[in-house]
Amino acid sequence: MTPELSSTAPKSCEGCQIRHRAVCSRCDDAELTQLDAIKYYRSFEAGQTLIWAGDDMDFVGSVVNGIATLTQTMEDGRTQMVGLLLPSDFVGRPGRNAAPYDVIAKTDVVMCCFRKKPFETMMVDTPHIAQRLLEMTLDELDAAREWMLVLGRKTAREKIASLLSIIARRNATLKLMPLNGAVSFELPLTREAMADYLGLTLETVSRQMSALKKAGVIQIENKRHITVPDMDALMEEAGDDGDGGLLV
Amino acid sequence: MTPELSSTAPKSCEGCQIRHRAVCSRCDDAELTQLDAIKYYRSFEAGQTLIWAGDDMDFVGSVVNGIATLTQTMEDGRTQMVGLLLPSDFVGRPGRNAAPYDVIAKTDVVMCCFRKKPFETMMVDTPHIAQRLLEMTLDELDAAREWMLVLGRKTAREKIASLLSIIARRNATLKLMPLNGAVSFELPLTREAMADYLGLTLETVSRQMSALKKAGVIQIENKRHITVPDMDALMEEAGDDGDGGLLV
DNA sequence: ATGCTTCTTTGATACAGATCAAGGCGATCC
DNA sequence: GGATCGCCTTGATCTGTATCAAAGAAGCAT
Repeated sequence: MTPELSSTAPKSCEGCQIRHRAVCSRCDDAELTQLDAIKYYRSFEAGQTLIWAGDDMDFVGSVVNGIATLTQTMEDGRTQMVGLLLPSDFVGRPGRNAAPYDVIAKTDVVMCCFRKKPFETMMVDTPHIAQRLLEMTLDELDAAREWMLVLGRKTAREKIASLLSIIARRNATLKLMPLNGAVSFELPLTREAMADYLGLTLETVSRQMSALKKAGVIQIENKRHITVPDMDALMEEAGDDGDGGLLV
Repeated sequence: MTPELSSTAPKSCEGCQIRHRAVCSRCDDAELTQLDAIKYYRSFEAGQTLIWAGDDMDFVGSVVNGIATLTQTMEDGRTQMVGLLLPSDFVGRPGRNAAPYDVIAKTDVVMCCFRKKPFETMMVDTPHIAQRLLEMTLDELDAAREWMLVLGRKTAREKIASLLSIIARRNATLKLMPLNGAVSFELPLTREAMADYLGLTLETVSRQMSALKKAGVIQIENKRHITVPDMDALMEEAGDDGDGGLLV
């Protein structure tokens, strides 16, 4: 159950450069070499909690493979997902110690980590890394705030449509696919995880998925494989026609 | 209706140094002088929209006096407040152009602004400003994510209690007052604005305020003046016993 | 096969909060 | 004084989602 550590790239990591570039899109070769020197890989099993809220985090890094979530929990067990980590997403809070919420692997996860102390040292020497981090954090803030609108004001049906269109969009971006025409993807979340993200119950999620299917907005094969014949129709259902591209 | 500009500190601005320090807590005198050179004041009337979503923002700054809100709106008019700006709070997105949501003055507001271009130049020359901004942004992100839990999982009563305890806490911090014993403050928001923040209707807000009053958790004088005899009891109602201090 | 377990769907019912509606209170203006 | 306006409260009713309950479908171990 303890995470496996290795200093070699997992075979599934296609081009770890991409991870480095996620941390700093303007690094030169020397800086990338520096990053290489302090990086290592970690694997986690599905269901494992990578980091507990309040724990000290001694690394920052990015997801190479798999899905993890940021989750907040109340004493009585109610939980709310506050972030979704897909491959290439960054985790970590340079300059901070304790993690503010649980990070949980929803599938098997491989992370590319950088030890925090040397990473912070590098940040001081390399101002554009700090600027890149500020940019990323602003993006996350935008995404969180857009999600507040979803949680506070949208109906169950709109919430589902919003989540599906985010995942579809992310998926297309990762695979460099266009978003016109039919889009098809594997849902990385259970109905329960979707409910945790949307502030709903899993039954309501299931019902609304069925409703969207009956309405012809989506097709569902094998519970988890989703096809969206028309992204515009889905975004119409989500209530955010047009723009809506901020969400992570 | 157009904002009033002036280059002199409004008489209500007690010690603008504090605003500069909010932007950078480690600035030396030379840097503060630099900040002084690019700063100006702006006043807005209650109800005025300081910045429209999508507009270019040519400044960053902080609130000196009054209350403003960050608000998102859907096409059909549903709105969700995604942030609350109290005196000393920072507004702006160095490195970004368009504002992501409306900023609306809820009372008359005075802001201390810095022109964006020179501010960004200064950021490049002065790395610890970028670091300070990263810290502030991380704080905002934490607050936004904690608010997601409120919006997604808390009951109406818990939402109200959460909001009141944030405002009480912020108020006490600004006035350097202790949080034990009875706490008393002026509510800066109408019932409708509270509803927008909490994802409720104004009627529900009113009812739950009455309920908390009847339960003796709060006292209400003149609709807007709130006394909390026991902060612990209020936080108990909010569902976050203990910690819960992240929220802005 | 058979029986587990985990995930999902669907139905019946309950309830929190929304909606619709009316009236109260205080400020400001004439 | 009375009229008007913005804000707040309270009541009656409706509705979307939660809750409780049962059963289907797929995967996996035996």
